[in-house]
Amino acid sequence: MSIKKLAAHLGLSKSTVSRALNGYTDVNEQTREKVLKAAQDIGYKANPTAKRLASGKSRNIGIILPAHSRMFVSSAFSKVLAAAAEFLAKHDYQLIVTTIFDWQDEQQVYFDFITSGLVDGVFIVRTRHLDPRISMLKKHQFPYVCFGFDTDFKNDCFVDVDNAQAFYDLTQRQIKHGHSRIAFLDAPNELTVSQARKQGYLQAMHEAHISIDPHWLLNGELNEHDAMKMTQKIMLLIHRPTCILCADDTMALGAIAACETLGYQVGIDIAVAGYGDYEHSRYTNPSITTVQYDIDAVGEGMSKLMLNKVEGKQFEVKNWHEATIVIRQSDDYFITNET
Amino acid sequence: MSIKKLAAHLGLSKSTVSRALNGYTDVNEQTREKVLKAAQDIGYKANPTAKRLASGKSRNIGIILPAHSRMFVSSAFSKVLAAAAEFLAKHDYQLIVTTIFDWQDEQQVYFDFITSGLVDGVFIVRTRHLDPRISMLKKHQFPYVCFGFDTDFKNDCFVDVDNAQAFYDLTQRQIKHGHSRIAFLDAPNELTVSQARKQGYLQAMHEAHISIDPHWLLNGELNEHDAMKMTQKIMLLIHRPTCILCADDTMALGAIAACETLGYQVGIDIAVAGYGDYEHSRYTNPSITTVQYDIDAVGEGMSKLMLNKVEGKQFEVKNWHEATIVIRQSDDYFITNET
DNA sequence: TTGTAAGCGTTATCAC
DNA sequence: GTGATAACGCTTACAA
Repeated sequence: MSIKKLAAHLGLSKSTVSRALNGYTDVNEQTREKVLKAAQDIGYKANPTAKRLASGKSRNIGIILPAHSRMFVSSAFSKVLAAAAEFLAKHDYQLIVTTIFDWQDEQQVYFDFITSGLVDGVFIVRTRHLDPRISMLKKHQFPYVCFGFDTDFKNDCFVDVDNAQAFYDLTQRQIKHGHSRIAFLDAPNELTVSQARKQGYLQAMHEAHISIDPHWLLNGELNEHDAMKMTQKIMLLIHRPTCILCADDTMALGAIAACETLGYQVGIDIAVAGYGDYEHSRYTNPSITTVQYDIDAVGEGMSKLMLNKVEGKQFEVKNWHEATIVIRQSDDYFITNET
Repeated sequence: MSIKKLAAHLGLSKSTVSRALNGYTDVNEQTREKVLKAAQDIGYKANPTAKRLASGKSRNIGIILPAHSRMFVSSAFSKVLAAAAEFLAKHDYQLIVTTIFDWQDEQQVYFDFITSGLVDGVFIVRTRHLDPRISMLKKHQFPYVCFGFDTDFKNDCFVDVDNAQAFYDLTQRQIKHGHSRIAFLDAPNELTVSQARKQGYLQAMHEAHISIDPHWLLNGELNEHDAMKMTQKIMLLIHRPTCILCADDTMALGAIAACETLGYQVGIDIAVAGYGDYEHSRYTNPSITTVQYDIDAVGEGMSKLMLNKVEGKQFEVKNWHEATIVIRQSDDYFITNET
């Protein structure tokens, strides 16, 4: 009864009040001022649910995170999300995070989400090759923006870090420092980032004419535990690596722990590097050589693309963000050894 | 037009269809089955926005997280949240996470949130003493549940870990191992958890008749950087501590890094302990002695209390959760030294 | 057991 | 410029 009450209070009709409040031009300026003032005084606030039902717009952007994956807790990713949310907030949009569990059907959850009217668009993370979520979104013509490129993407729907380049650089760095037995603990194969990272690694190895022992190329979840298991495996090989590249810094932490358990001194007996420049990486012992990128720019980019879609804005956005290596102690020895 | 369409399709009225769909008893079972089947076939899905407007209920529970604090990324806390969300999901409620930024007015953001109709209740975290958010929630009689106790709380509105006990135990442990110069890096004073933790620490010290150097009691944000700064400060004192207790494991990580930078060997020259059993704590070198609690139980407890409030459920919930010490290497020496 | 009709608080399309 | 009035898609008395 709220706008009605306000209208009654002012001796105006609901429609006039609505128009005044929503900045339409066909309203007498004095009327508008009166309405605005009264709304202020009376503490009137439009009911978003009603607005949503009437207008079909929610001014919410959603994201669905797997509750039990580390995505929900990865500090780097949370920062991306915070940056995205901040940009949205400045344009009077809200980011809504919701969760999905292992026991739920992904397609169903996404479908329910986009048909709920709760959000005007969704962010997709952990992009997979030929991602079924994206097929569905496309089919229903629902606005989406991905963090993570796939081969058939247009520039208006994704931002990504140049993972291939990052791991090309990282691998090349290790090769330069004398390594040839370089292992790579990659993320799950289904993720597009995994493909990109592996490709960068392979290319650098190939260009240096170093053959790769397939035992050194493993996939696992982005967490310490999986990395530990994988590291134990490869470090017990007779022909074991002298360097381990990890798909992110949590894996690096696990790899380092595994190496130390086995009696290796990381940074001296073996080099380890990660990706993402997670918060812990500069504080651990040894601190972790990693790859960083402009987190805020990525987050903002996602939101800009989203607003381009849902509001017809024309923000320019950079799809690809370069990554740069941050040198720390976990592969320190090989630097010092150099010259 | 959807329920209308479905009704027309079935030759029934909207109300009957609605009742059938929503499990009311005054519906012929055969009719209900027909409706359910038709809904399935036709792919009918009720529009949540319309439902919300009509019923005044959203089946959403909200939480507002400070986007730039570590709360958003603390792995332990995210797990609590995931557990809470999972329990809610099983009762057909959704958890909605949204963000607040430094430049926003907290009262306003909370007010907008609870009056938006988006959520039926809110979770409050980082509870502060005499928290203004809670005053407002109370005033508007909006359902809330806190993670973190304050002195005037009733049992129906909070769950908490027994922080006082945890830090009493932790401090006592260090005293038993011969420490008397025990520093405590606490979280910001305004948080109720900080008070509780400090109280436990003080009590243990007091009971052991150990006087406390006020320089050893510092407050800072729950992150590595603040902890590092504080640690540097206290370790440069002439009368410096032999043990540092930290309000959480990120602080412990920072404290350890600072000690090592200053040339101390953590676990041998100095003991460090944290709180929360964060993911990294078992993988760092040295691994971190910490305090753990039943994360899932806490999360579930929050959701149970919430459903008691918004749905009139009668779940029994345990308000206080005990914490237990997890012994690792960061204060290892003093254990071995014992017997 | 089912149908009718009045909301829920807005926006939007008309006339005026 | 302003005001009726009909949507939006559903719930819920109340009547039948």
